Amino acid sequence: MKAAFCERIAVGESPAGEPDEDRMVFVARGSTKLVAHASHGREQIVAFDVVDDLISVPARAAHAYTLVALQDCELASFSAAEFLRAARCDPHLLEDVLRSALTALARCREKSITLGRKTARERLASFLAVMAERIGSPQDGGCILDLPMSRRDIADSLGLTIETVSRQFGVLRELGLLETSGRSLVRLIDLPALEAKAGYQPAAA
Amino acid sequence: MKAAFCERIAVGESPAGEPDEDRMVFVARGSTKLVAHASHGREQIVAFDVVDDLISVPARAAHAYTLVALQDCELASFSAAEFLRAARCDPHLLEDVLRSALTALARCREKSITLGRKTARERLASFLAVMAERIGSPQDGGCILDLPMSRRDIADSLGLTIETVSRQFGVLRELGLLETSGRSLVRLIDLPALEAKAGYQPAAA
DNA sequence: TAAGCCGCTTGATCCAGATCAAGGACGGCG
DNA sequence: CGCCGTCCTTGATCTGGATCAAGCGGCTTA
Repeated sequence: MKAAFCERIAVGESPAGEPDEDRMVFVARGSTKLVAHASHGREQIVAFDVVDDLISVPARAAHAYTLVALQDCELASFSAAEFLRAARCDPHLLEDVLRSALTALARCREKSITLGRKTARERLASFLAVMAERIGSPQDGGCILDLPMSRRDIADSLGLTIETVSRQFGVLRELGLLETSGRSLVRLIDLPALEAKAGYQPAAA
Repeated sequence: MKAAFCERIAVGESPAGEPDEDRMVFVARGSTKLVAHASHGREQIVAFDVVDDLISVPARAAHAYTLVALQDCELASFSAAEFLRAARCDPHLLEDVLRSALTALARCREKSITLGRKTARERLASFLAVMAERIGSPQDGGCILDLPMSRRDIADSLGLTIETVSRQFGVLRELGLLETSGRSLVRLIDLPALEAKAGYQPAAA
């Protein structure tokens, strides 16, 4: 993906583009949240994305979607229709796009399980386990996470309130599963134990 | 999609295939549910699919997925890896698959909003509005739905219990928004009013 | 067409997480 | 280095939907 197409987006800002058409956005640097807006100002974050991710941003329909930068970003944004037309001539590109769409779909389904059937504890544990895999730095047995999103973002992603997220951080801390330092640093001490708290299906079943 | 590849699947049954690899399944006849399994026997339905839909069924990971027939079906099931290898030579097929993946992704995100931020009332209204669009038969101003799924399936799809689903059907009935007849027939009397109850983002905002 | 099973409805109670309400502390800025 | 705004934490109370518990009624089978 050529840097020439990229635009710099500051924290909290969104890439330009008509909200009335589907868009494809490639993250060349930084990280983003894809926010869906429901009535009464309720917001649900449907995806976090980081460097090298390709994001499909739907046109406004029953709900409106906004892609927002969590950090200063470089993003390449295309109209989905144009993008597909161009990709048609390049089977390799088409296949890459398909793979990233299938990955996004798999992640979204995992999130559906979390939102539909899990307790607050399990939701936060799942979130941390997923983030560990995606942006964690391994560190003697555990894992260091420098979270680019706020407690509010985590809450909006997990379908909880910030108070509940904060309380569950407290519980996991007291269980000795993690330590926090400042607003964004989390040290996951016992990843297997955290995953056991995530309500994952036991491999045996 | 050639009928030669299809297998007949009876109600409640699943197509053959290793659960340890991603699969692609095309629905030639009937309708299906894609069920995700969490710990303690909790189930979340992540997608309903009908004729002509192409479903990506993920390999078992943190959660296991099962595709189950809601009615007698004809399904064509492929290993995703093989399928992609074959599609590589056919840009049109690749593009079709990409389109269906993006549609599934958009649906899954809509579901995430429903699961994360909506009340029981809004969830059922959203579900009915979506089903009306996908499988409803227009009928003098309203819409007739012949639901292929049980109340339990609806509950497992909306992250609710069957009792709550039943009660919310009762409420919508008393509000004059729908009538039910038998276990599967629903007549939506006032679709716009139903959508207003679905917690959709007002177009103005 | 009668019987019985299973899925649906309805009612009573309970509880996880929301809401309401203060503090506390991180980190940006002067 | 100290001030201040914002974000985070912690506590008290409230409530929507879960859970527990009976019936009821469509659909299937004989």
